[in-house]
Amino acid sequence: MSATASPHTSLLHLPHRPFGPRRPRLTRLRCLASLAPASSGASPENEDHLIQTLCAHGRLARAAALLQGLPAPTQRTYESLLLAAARAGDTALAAAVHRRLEADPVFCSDPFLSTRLIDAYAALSALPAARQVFDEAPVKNIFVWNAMLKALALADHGEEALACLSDMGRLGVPIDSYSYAHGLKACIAASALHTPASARVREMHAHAIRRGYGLHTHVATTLIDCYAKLGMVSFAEHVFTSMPDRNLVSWSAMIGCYAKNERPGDAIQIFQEMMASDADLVPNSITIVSVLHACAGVNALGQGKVLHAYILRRGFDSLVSVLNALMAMYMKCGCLEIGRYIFNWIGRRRNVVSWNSLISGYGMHGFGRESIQVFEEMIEEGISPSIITFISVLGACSHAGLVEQGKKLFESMVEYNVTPHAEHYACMVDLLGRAGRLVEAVELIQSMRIQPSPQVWGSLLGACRIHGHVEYAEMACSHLFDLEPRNAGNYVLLADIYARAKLQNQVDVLKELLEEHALEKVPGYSWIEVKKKLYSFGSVDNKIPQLEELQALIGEFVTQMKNEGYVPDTRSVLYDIEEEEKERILLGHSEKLAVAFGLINTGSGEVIRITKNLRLCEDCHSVTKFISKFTDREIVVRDVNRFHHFRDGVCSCRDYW
DNA sequence: TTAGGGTTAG
Repeated sequence: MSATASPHTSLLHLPHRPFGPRRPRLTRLRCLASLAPASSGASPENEDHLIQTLCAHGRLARAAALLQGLPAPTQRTYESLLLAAARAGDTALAAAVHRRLEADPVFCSDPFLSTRLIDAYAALSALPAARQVFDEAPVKNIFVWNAMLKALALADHGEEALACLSDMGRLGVPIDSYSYAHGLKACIAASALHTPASARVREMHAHAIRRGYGLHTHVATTLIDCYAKLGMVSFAEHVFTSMPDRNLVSWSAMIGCYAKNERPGDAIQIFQEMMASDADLVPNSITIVSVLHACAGVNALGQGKVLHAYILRRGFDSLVSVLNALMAMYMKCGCLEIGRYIFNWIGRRRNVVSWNSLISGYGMHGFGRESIQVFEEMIEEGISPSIITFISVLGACSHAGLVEQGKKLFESMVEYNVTPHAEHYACMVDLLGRAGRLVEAVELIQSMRIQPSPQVWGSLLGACRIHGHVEYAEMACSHLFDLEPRNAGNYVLLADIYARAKLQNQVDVLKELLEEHALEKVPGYSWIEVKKKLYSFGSVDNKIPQLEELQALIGEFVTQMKNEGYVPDTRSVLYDIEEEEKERILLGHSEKLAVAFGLINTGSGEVIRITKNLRLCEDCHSVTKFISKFTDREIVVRDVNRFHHFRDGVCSCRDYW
């Protein structure tokens, strides 16, 4: 574990500034209350005003009682009550106002109040009631239609929302930018096998272009978000670059698009472009959270620290969401202790996300017992664990090989009213499988009441690779090839298992399958950040800086290691080639190049931090252990699953990963 | 009157 960066000390001293709407002063309420007690013959104007003030203070029972006696409530009074009911989650009050409205000759057909009623019912998750208001509304203007559309789209009733939109078209209701924005969300929510969401979004995009809304700021921003969610990054980029007016939200959506789609480097770059393009574009907390997420994604600690300073300067450290993201960034960049420090600093404001971050932080660094301890502290504090809490703590047990503790936690889930999802089973199969308890892992899969997800079978396959179990690997693949036929990784893993079992014929069959279906293995990449600049290394990349120098250095280490009895572990090289050639391929693995680059370009006391997009291979693991001892350098490698802290020839994972 | 972007896992 390491913590070379020291957090800004003013983190401790900045005052906590609560955010949120200001409430009216209570003295005004008391004043009004004394003016117009419910029992006296106060004027209706005053009572109207009093109800509104009571609503603003959340005193809904009294406001509702007053409404009963009021002969002619104003539009504003109805609105206040509906907004307050939605805010307080009081469905009964919304229904009471609804009944009163129906009997009101002045407002019973007011479209403004129909809109508010639909909004309120939607916020209260009372969709049938919202639908009823809509169906019975005598006057349906564009606001009423859009409110219904929004209610359906946000409640994930995609098909119904799209039907609503086509009704609008059929009845000649003009479709505006709001309709498009909600309609696009509905496309994502509407999942149908025969019509994929991507086709629907593209169709609605084309429709918006035809009606002149394609470049409207809000519509285009929603388009970026939709394409981001569908993984269609180039479509999002196209919309973004064609927009005539981009505001902070448009930029943030594009940053989020890259961050969500595993292109954190681009997310950071576009954030920097935004900062350079217009002084009026001032990032807000949402922008910051997205960029922190991206920094965490590429292990860009230097960039993350720049953001940390920015957060302190602008007072964003009063927001728990920002601090949670900051803490996660530090832990994902290898600085577990700073993460813990920020968690402590959040103090009593911490929420379930803060706890989950810390639990998974310990887990990914291999500190299973600490992770469980944090989980127990969380329970003691009365926080209800979520689905993610259990994924985090079970994952931690898996990384540390804590089988019995993991089983106990898994069984305890029902006590906390958390139903095991496929993800939890995947963690358990991983935990049992890694520990070599493959039979138990298979029995667990067979006992599942829900359909095993690809992750569940993938965990089993991974375990089979570690323990060389061909039969179960074939079983896992018979499901995986069905569930995700285009995932080359599964074919490669099985080929690897066959190769280790010396079943070269089977390896060749799989390679042919890969070629036949034009499936490509995800190439291995490693990153390193030196002086706040990211350098990436691919094993098939010719544009690597200082390549010859790096190769020479790695060669020297390997020669030295061979003198001490090291034999290169060429099992990860699947090609049927000479052993010598396999060794040459191993020398070019991206993580070795990145480590060598770090050795040459950083100061002698500095920790070398590498990120790898795949699992660390056995040979690189051995070589890195040796380099850490030989050069007396601490090397932290984050692979796709976890952290490896190399120091003095030993890895923190104790060769269990 | 309405709207657009974010936090924790594997």
